Amino acid sequence: MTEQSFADRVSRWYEQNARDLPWRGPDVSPWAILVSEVMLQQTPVVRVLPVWEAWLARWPVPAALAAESPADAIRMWGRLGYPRRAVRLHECAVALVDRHGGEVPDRLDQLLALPGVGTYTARAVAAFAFGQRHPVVDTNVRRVVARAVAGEPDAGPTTRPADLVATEELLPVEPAAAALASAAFMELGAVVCTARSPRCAVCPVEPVCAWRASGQEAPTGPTRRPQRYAGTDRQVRGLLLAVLREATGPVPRPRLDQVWADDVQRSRALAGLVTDGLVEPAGEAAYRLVGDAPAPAGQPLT
DNA sequence: CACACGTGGAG
DNA sequence: TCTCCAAGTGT
Repeated sequence: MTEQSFADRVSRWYEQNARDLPWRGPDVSPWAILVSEVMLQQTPVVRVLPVWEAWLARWPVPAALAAESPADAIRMWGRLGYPRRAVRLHECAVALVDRHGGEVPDRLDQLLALPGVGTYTARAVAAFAFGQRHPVVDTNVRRVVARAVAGEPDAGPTTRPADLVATEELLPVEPAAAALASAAFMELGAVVCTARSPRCAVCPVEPVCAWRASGQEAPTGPTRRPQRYAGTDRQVRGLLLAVLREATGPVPRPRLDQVWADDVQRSRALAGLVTDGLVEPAGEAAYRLVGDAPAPAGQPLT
């Protein structure tokens, strides 16, 4: 079993079984693909779908988003989670206008320099939008390679340079075929070689899987630290932002104070939102989403 | 390198 | 209920 035929097996399976996701269409712009990649960071496909559609309908090109305020981006982001991504995507649109004539660049180094675009996203855009040959390594790919190639139950907690090398060695030489293989690896990890209950019975590489061959030792519990949520600053930030998102402008401090009893923690969370560019002071005792409209003249804040 | 950073659905 | 986790990035 050569590396090449591994990619071939997965690619052929992908061509027959890939989900019909809108950002995979033939006429999807690099900008639309970039938006999808950012939204999909740590976020399930089903939740991204409607937001992606609405986002691209309103901002079909980077310049359209760049011309509006971060507040609009934060609202459009809805409840996707990690709303800093919305701010970064807005910053990214501004950068695209400023530095790249409003276009998404096709060079990896230029993509990496964009706000919110890291190792994964830069390579995903270079491969899926421009057909270049780069290893595209996300959590799905790392799991597939760890199991099928290395014979381990799971991948390590973070992406390391070695992961990129190992994945690159699996890619076909021809760029378009490599990009297809990358999409196929990700899809396999997403729907077949899943974290908890892998569906080995329908896996196209089951016959050559090193993990299966070695007895398929069970995954050794959670690789990551338990990610607590209740009672954290994260939860408080979420509550504060929900109020600001649904308001139409500045929100008086007293209304924000209602979302969480602990003064110290609430203040810390609000300060964090300001630091992160999501929220800004509006007047003496009010806050609003960054760039949001001021309070209507003569209208008391309530 | 560890940690912060949202949200909601499945098992 | 409660845990796990879903196409990561920035500090």
